[in-house]
Amino acid sequence: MPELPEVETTRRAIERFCLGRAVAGVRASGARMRVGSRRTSAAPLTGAALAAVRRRAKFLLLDFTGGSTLLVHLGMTGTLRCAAPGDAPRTHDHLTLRFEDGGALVFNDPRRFGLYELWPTPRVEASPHLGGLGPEPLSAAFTGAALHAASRGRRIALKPLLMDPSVVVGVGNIYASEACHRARLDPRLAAARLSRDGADRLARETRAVLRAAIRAGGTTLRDFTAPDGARGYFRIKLSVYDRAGLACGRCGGTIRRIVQAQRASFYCPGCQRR
DNA sequence: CAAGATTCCTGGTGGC
DNA sequence: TGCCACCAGGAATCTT
Repeated sequence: MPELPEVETTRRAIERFCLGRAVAGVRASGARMRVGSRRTSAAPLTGAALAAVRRRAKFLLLDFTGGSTLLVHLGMTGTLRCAAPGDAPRTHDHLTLRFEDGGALVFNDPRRFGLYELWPTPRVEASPHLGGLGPEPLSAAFTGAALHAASRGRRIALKPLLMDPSVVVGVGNIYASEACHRARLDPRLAAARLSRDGADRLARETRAVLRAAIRAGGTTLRDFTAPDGARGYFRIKLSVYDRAGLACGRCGGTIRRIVQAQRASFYCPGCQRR
């Protein structure tokens, strides 16, 4: 499920519920995670306390006292949950950081497209995973001008461009479709033909939809630690994603599903222009 | 170098 | 109900 808003929601929940807590024990499934990830042991975290929870793109950086950082990516199906004392383990739990009171921070990922790696804190930024990333969409560096510049000379279509992490990070398949719709831009538009005005709108609407989703995610922080382990992040009301055949809320046109770069895209032919 | 295709996995869904 | 094909929110690694 995780795109940037879900990762940010997770970051805030961990910060709220786990910050300052000391790790009493570590348990790993030993399963191989994402191709290209290093298999590392989190055992050295035993005795360390969670000192900070940072996010870069869709990565979470959990800084511990003692100088280690746990780098986590949720992939397509990963979750980090704050388990209460006595909560039963679940299938596909891959890393469990048990706290002294019996509670735990647990990384679970059925498809194993996610990863976790332990790094010395000063060197985690130099991880191959974090190199070559573009600006954060909610930072001042992500502007219409920057997006316009990044689109020059590109033969790729607009929507896959928005999902290119060297252009801007954190925009996944759902919010890429939503941002194009909000900006009234056809996802098939050749990036090189994006106007400066279109780039301004697209940058603005990308920020807006991500912010709205983070706000919505924030309302589910309570669920994050519910005793029944309620999961499933709040889903903001989507305008086009997964709405093929339904009416566009803006113009009444019929929303279409197409495939771009092997990924589903949704758009309204009535109000999104090339 | 850019861009498209394939690949890593499990689980949910819909058709028969 | 069971079986099976197909699809899924990511990103590394190939091929073209």
